[in-house]
Amino acid sequence: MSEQGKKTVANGKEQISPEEELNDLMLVRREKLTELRDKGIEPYGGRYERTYMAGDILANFEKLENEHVVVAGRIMSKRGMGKASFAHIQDATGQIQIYARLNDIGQPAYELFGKLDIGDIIGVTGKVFKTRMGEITVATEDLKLLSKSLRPLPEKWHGLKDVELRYRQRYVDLIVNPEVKVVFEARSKIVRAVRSYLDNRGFLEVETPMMHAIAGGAAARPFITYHNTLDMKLFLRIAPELYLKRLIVGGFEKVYEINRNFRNEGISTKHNPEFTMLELYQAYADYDDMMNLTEELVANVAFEVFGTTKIEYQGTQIDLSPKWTRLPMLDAVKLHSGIDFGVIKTAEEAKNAVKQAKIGLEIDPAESWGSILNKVFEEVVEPRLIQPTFIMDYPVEISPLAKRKAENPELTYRFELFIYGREMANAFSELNDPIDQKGRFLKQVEKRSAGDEEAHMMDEDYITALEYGMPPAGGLGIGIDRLVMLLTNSPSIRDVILFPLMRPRD
RNA sequence: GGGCCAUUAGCUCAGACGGUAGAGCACCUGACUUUUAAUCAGGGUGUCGGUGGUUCGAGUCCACCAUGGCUCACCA
Repeated sequence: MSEQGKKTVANGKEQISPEEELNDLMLVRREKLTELRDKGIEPYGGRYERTYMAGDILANFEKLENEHVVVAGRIMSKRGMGKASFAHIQDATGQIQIYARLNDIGQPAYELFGKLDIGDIIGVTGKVFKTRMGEITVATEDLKLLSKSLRPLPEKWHGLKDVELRYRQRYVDLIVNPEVKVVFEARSKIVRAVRSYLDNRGFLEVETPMMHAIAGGAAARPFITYHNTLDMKLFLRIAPELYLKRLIVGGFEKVYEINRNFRNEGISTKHNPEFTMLELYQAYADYDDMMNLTEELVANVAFEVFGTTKIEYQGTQIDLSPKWTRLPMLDAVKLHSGIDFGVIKTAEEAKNAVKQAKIGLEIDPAESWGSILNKVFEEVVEPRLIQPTFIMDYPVEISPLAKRKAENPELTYRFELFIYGREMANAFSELNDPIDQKGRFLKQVEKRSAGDEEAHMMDEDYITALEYGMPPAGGLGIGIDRLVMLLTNSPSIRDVILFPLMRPRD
């Protein structure tokens, strides 16, 4: 592609080595920069005191007509008409037109205005008026260049469409595609609403380590890093779960953390290697409480940020108003596949039943009853869960941190939330029996040594913590990026992450 | 990692059959004192993602590579 990012400027003078090429558009801007300096105009200004934002002037024209205002922003378009010119400048609130007339500002200022490029950042003092065509405009009285732009912006009409460039150069995307900003503003509001919901209910926000000696709390391949002076391998965390539960042991009864997790796995429209997770734990609660909390939290956030709990995602109406369907996994699988895992007791029977059901599913010979059940579920049920649905009671083999059901120890008090066929939340009544927990870890360790890189690691200190006694507790994890995707109608996780991971160029 | 698709000017995109690369915006020169996708007159600014190959001749055909998108696998 282009030679972007290769130019250097030192001591205000251009230092372009021979192999580096500036295209004509950029050369012209460098020349203008030199010209400005020669005239004694500093192209990179400092503090500039504004009196109004563009949006405020547009919203309060009646009050501000004929008033003097000071605005600042980036030039987004420019129309010269000889001895008068128009431009639009853009600040955080939007765009406003400015008007400059030779007679009003004099020869030197008008010449400067003429030299300005789209992309330059300027400050303007002037009087608010409405043009003949009815557009609210600032008639320039004084003009100051605040930052000279040396690169051309993308086209004013089509904006920047190349998705690769949009993600790599998000700053350009944000300048020229106003709808992108709206999504990230919404993301911020959503996260704020989540926090305020939890804060109002007595939850304490905490921060636990991102660098773990043992990557626990989830089944995933971790990123590995290294600490020099300790001479030790560290993992970027795949989940904060085990630390948060240590805090429950310690006597905090309601805690949460909203922060990044890192998983060394595939990248897709639903996966970024680093993603934001909400995890919360509540002592003396269980997974029923977590279901109530989840639906109330999500519905409240939607209402607070968007004023409604009925949303549209990619053309599908989704109703987030509580109560949501609660369906045991066994019932869901029976309903959609006809296979009744309630009467199937062994992996062997399960394999045969899957074969007979002809759902086109390949089952590995080594798979257990529980993982076969989960496979069938994912294949047959998951894609159909469009409206918010809690799927309850996951098999114990795939839920090593969840409490067993009293009436069926092969299942756990665990649920996952699905919306639009996607997993949005995962929660359970936490396993607080240290001996059972140790056994579960040992099973995971076996799987690990059998080559399963995603199996949990043994965490002795976590067992120790449980041995001190952890109150019964409910725990919940919600993928914030996916929640934001849903609420902002974004098709890709990259649309809700400002700087998604990309392979470096060159 | 597999499959499919894409990559042409700063941006958005055209380029049947292989014949020496185009448009709009942006930019440059000039005109224009309420324009607004301003207008009018002139100007094409390019390693056609890269490297090889086929061919008299490659943006176009072939191979490999790079980056990205979608999708499958894995996961949240």
